[in-house]
Amino acid sequence: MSNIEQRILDSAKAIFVEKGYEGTSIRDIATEAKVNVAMVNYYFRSKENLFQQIFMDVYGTLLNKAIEEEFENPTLYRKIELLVSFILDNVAKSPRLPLFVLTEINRESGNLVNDEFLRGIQQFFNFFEKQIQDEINARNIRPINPTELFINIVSMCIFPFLGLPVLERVFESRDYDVSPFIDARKEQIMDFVMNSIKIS
Amino acid sequence: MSNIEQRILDSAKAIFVEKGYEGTSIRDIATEAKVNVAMVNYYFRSKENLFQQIFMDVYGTLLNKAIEEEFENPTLYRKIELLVSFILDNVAKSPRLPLFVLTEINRESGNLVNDEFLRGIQQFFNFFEKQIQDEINARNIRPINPTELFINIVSMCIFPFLGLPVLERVFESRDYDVSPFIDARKEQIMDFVMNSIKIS
DNA sequence: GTCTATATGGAGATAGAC
DNA sequence: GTCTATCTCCATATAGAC
Repeated sequence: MSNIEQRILDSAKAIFVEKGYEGTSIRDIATEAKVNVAMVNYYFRSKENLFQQIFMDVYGTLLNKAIEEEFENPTLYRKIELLVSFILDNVAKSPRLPLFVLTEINRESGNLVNDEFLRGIQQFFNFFEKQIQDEINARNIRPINPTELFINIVSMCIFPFLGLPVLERVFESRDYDVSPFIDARKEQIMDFVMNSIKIS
Repeated sequence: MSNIEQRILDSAKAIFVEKGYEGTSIRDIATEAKVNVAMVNYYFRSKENLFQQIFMDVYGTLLNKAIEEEFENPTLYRKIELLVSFILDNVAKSPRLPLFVLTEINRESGNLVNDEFLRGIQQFFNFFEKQIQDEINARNIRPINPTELFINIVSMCIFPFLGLPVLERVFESRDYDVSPFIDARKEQIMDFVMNSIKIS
């Protein structure tokens, strides 16, 4: 891949993620990549096409990372901890990604959510579900719908980052600092979840 | 307020919430309101100004509803249930609102998150925090950081709606239907939360 | 492959008649 | 207040020279 092509991809990714599809112009992308506007269309035919490539790349990368994780670990605690860490680590690295993905998934052109992406999540969830069901059968945790548990965990990991601008300003006048909140978030979620699912 | 002015406001609100600021044109708004483009600028001076009015209205309304709620109720369970119901009911009524608000709050023009809005949330949270602290002191629930609890509850209520297009397609091939999920969500969250905070 | 120049369309906004 | 017509700008995209 040529130097220019790569520079365009890098710039496009940064700006699309930052401003969304509508908020981004190929002029901004070209300027940021230090190339000329015609180059963007030469390599990628159209803005829409360029965006598709970026989007597939963004969640294709996430998905591959998720599948490569090793979840065949001994304890239930460790399994859940791996899930929580995986999400939190990736979101902390690119806090704007969740909002970007959610926004683009909600743009009507439904073909964006491609089958490969969905199969990845399904595969991931099927494995998680089996682990949870085993723990319930072994009476290590209370009976709980694995789907709900999965959704609860994902919600608590991702949502605080979406609302960060609000959280920062709501709690800034209090004894509350945001960066330690993020650092401590993993422990807090583990604590909350394990307390909820244990047999009492 | 004139008929035309009101029609513009209604159309603008629907389209802005649906497509976001960048994705909306005043031509679309005018067409939807069955008025001509010049009328939009005559009544609202600019697209930006119209948007500001819509945005303030949207969350001003939410805020007023929240403050009017009666949270001085007897049991802890009922207090939390009121919070959960309030969020879920409002989100179910306008599922696109959370993504809209989050997107616009993250658009750099930070002045959108106005002080009135923040004070409202703070006031709401301060009250919630005090209730939780009292319950902890009375040893009715285990010690837990009220801020974390608040964030956890809000996350579990709102996030599933943001990810609904993904959830629908991830679970459609399974024994899982989305509308009962939403209906049952309140119970599930209550269950999850109460199990987590009770003294074991 | 890379550039300049330009075609084409759509956006926000306004002038000016009625 | 309401309309038509139009200004100006900026977007995507491409033609064509080198």
